[in-house]
Amino acid sequence: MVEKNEAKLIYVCDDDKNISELIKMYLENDGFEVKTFDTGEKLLSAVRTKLPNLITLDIMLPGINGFDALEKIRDKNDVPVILVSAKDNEVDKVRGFNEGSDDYIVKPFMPLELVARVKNVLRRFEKAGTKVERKVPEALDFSNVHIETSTMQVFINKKPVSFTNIEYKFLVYMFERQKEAVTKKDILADVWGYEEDDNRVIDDLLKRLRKKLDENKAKLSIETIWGVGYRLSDGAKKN
Amino acid sequence: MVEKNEAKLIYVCDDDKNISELIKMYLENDGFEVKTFDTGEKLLSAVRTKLPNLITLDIMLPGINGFDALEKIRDKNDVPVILVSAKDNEVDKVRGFNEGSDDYIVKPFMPLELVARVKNVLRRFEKAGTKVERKVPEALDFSNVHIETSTMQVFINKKPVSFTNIEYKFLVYMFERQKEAVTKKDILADVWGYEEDDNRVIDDLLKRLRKKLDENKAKLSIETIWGVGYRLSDGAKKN
DNA sequence: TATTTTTACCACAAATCTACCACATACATT
DNA sequence: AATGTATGTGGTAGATTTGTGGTAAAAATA
Repeated sequence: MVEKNEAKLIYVCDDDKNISELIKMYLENDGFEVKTFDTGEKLLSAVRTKLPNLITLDIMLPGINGFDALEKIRDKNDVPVILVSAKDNEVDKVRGFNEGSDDYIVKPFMPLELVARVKNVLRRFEKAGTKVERKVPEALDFSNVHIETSTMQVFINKKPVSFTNIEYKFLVYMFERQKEAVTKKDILADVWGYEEDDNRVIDDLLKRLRKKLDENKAKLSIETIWGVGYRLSDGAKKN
Repeated sequence: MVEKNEAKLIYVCDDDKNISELIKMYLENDGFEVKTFDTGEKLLSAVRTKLPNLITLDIMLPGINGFDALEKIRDKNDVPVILVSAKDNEVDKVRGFNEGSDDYIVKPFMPLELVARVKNVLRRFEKAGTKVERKVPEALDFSNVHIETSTMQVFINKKPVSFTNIEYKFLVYMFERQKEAVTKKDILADVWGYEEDDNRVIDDLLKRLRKKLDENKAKLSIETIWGVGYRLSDGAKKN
């Protein structure tokens, strides 16, 4: 079930321009649309802007390395990635697969081998029904606030409002629990990963979060349960 | 008796992406809708957002393990779970622990065997008339006072009334014992954690609690059993 | 690398809770 | 009724918890 109207988009990331151009040539010859990047940063930036159908990623890169780039990509997206490494090193292989790469190829390789692997991975993805899309297409709702977990977007009164990473994480955490009472200790453990609870980071976050919810006329409030924790509640903040 | 309108949703949790994708493929081939997760945390998050018809859960997972995840899931939901274990010797643990899981399967297994077990468990669930649903939050009732333990909220005549930590704790303690007589010593030990009983804190608490119940027209009173302790009682406080 | 954004930390203020004291009242026993 | 003990209650001080503005550190981004 290959789409014929639109060419599949592939991002190729390698600091060696000769290599990336070579790969590009071969892939384009097979009908793919290809964009090349010489650093992980540029790749990440492009991924944020538009998600490709597949990425080939060199491990040795100036600046952010391939593993870290892979992790960041996989953190938020479900897109097949083929790692490219300079050495045939078992450690790298194991690590690469654990981090979630879908295939692995060692330099020097024949361009046609890479093309074959690209096609193979794409086929596997299609067969498994894994569409290239943002993860977990579910939504969370509470009052007039709507969270699209697939795109990590929060809407208040249908209007998108931007939240920072932790703000978002905390909000999702509370939304998943709706009106439940949640202890500060649990929040620290689950949202921050802290074990000790001699910490004021939650108060700090809440300060910012409440302000933002307020400014955007969210009809909900994060109630304080004195000495315990917090709970989502209907209705705007009381004054 | 397969529903044709809507595919049954199955969550597959395994840290090995190859395995979860394999399972996914086979299950989808049988008409199920499948979502995969590589950590227990992600699974739990998804379960909170949307409850599936069945879950297959690997025991060995990074972060929270399968047993703990199972416990958390079962704590609040009625949903069939099939455990997957890597080693045969873990099966003993499964058996010992069993109560929670509806079935288990040992790796390596044939995909079709898992599919068969999935269908079997689903059939059993349907036959037993058990619906996949969230467990109703626990509530305590006495006269016109209603306590939601999940949200830590107290309602008097359907209206939320706020209680402090100890007030709440004490109220729950009494509600759990309904009209039983409870000694001061027990209260001190169970609510405060004190061993000695040369203490007037209870009287102090009761002063505040009775006032609050009174002000909010609760049709119950905390009767004093002279020289012994207290007991919940129907009807408003006598004057 | 430089710049911007995000997050954490600090210190002080405000809110809230809780225990204690003192005295009043109720109860049981004699 | 008198007495001693237990309980009720108002007031209050101290402790704890939370809110908040300012700022530094860290992280993300350009």
